[in-house]
Amino acid sequence: MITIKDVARLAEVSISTVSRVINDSKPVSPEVRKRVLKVIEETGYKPNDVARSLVTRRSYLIGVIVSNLANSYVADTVRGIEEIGKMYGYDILLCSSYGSKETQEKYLQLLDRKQAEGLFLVGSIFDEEIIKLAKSFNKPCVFFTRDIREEINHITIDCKSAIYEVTKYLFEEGHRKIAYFSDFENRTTVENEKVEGYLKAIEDNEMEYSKIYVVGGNKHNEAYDLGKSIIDEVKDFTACVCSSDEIAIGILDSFLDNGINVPDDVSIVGFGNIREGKFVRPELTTIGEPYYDVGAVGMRMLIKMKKGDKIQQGRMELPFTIEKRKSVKNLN
Amino acid sequence: MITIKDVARLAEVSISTVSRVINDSKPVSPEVRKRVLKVIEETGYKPNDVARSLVTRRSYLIGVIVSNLANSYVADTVRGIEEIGKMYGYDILLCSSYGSKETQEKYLQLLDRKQAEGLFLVGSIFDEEIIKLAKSFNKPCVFFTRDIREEINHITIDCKSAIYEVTKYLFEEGHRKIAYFSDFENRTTVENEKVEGYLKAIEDNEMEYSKIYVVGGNKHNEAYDLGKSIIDEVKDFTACVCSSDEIAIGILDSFLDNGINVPDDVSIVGFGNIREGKFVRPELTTIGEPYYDVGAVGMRMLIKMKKGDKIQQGRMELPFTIEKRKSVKNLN
DNA sequence: CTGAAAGCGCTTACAG
DNA sequence: CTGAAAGCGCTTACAG
Repeated sequence: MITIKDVARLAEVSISTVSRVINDSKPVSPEVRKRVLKVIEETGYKPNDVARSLVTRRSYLIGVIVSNLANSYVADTVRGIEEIGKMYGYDILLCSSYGSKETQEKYLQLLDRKQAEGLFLVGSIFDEEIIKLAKSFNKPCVFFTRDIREEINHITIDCKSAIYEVTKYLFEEGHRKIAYFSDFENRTTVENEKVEGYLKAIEDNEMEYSKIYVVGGNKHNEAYDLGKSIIDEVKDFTACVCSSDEIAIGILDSFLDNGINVPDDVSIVGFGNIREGKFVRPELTTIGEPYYDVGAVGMRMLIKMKKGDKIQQGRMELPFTIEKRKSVKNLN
Repeated sequence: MITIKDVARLAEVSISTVSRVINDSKPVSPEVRKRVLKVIEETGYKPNDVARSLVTRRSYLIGVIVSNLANSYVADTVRGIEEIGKMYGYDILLCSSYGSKETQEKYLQLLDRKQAEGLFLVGSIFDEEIIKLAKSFNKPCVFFTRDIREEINHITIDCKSAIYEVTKYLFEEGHRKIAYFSDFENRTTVENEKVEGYLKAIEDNEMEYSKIYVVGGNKHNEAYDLGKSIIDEVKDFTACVCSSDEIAIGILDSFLDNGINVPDDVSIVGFGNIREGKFVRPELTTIGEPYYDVGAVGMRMLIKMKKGDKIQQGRMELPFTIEKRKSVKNLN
């Protein structure tokens, strides 16, 4: 490997001078600069960022601990984080925890030793100990989670309003009997907000029917099973608001397989705008959360924290969208 | 920050000794070890991996340049890479290029400066210059690509056999007139192999009909447009083999929207087993490539290259699967 | 504008 | 078993 020493020797200058031309940090006379540049060109010298990191105490590394990259929302969030990070010279150290607390702890320690300058935690839920540990490193730390139990910086959408609005949208489309399908397994603080949004919309619009079905989890098949088991009750309502797209699609499939037509017999809306929703028939109407932007905004937030700027602490909300597609019927 | 020096001072030993107990690299007397461990415990000292990297010349960093993490196959490959990498103490530095050659080059240089110990390039196609550059760093380098133009290490499935087998499968289900839908935009070496596989299956099974439709690209809407434009010709064949799931789903949707029933009027098979294929109706029969395993095997290959072991150079093939779902009708 | 020197936080011969 | 010293490849006061 060719080092700064070699360049200095070949260009007949001191390593200080080489450093100065590389970094443009101090004035160097044109002739000397040219000589150094020539040697760099000829030798193909490239500075060793590890050595540089050691002395500057800047790693330009950002640790990102994700639950599972296979979820498209996670991948999109990471893309947003990386995109903005790269704009500021930061690189992404990726760690997949698959939800394991032990793994998260291990990676948190690892990232600290690797001198990561900031931390992202993305997943639906994190243990309080993990949150405490993450904060204990005294580096900027941003969360993307569905369960807010501590004073943490996190980016999200206003889930309560989102469910409220989509329920109201169904009302405007003529629906008066709307059921809500809640995620039991992940009974997060955000899930509670969603339920509140649903209930508030029912109340504000003076609808007389309200019913909350509880799904065993956020998986397609669990929703499918629930859907199948309540086929007889489908006549009671004309629309379903679902806590997630996964649930919505499970319900949709179970209805379809049992002779219930969507949206003619019953309308369905989801939450999350996962990619699969565009491929189910009928295409799923859903609430869109801009995951890429969420990641990007998170990174901007982290960079501000590094600079020590005053920033909006705690929750930061981004606008959601209602993706109107084919799974809702206008009853008017 | 607390350093090895602080620990040494507090434990009243030399930093060499502290280093030895941290790394278990040389014998240390029980009493001294205990004393050092106690100080480490009390101070919460954690070694600085950057400093360690500088002297050991090991970064334990693996650079992964991907096209776009939003493609589920990319995300799955990365998961496989990371999983095995972590088993051996390696971390993943993630870089998204979105197919830009300039970006890829920039990241390749970056990864070199960061002392990455190995490189993965995942994307459907790479420019020859990028391949050359990647190989020029003299570090282990593994590709996941659909276009093989150089002597490179890469992992894939046997695409020719895969298409051959799925076409034969259609034959066995009673189909005699099978069309192939090719991806024109990405006319890669692998696409050529696929066409060969199709043609060979036609020939080996003495089918008299063969036709290759060329799609303008690998996108859903381009396939949709093509599908719509050939509605009149659908009577000519009973099954479609598609170069990718994206194409298959586009064709499927265009048929469905134009009154052609799948699989009753015509059967469709895809390639790739993307997540969306399970959500279209009818569920898509397709060829499964084990992306996670592909990534994992790639990482094992890279680790072997590091060790200097003799390894199977060049192409390495993994078994594919035929995911038999609902988009194929048995004509027998 | 330039160079010699110190130092970033570690590991590792070397000597004892 | 232990410590003093050199060195990894850089940056940055400091002096000139």
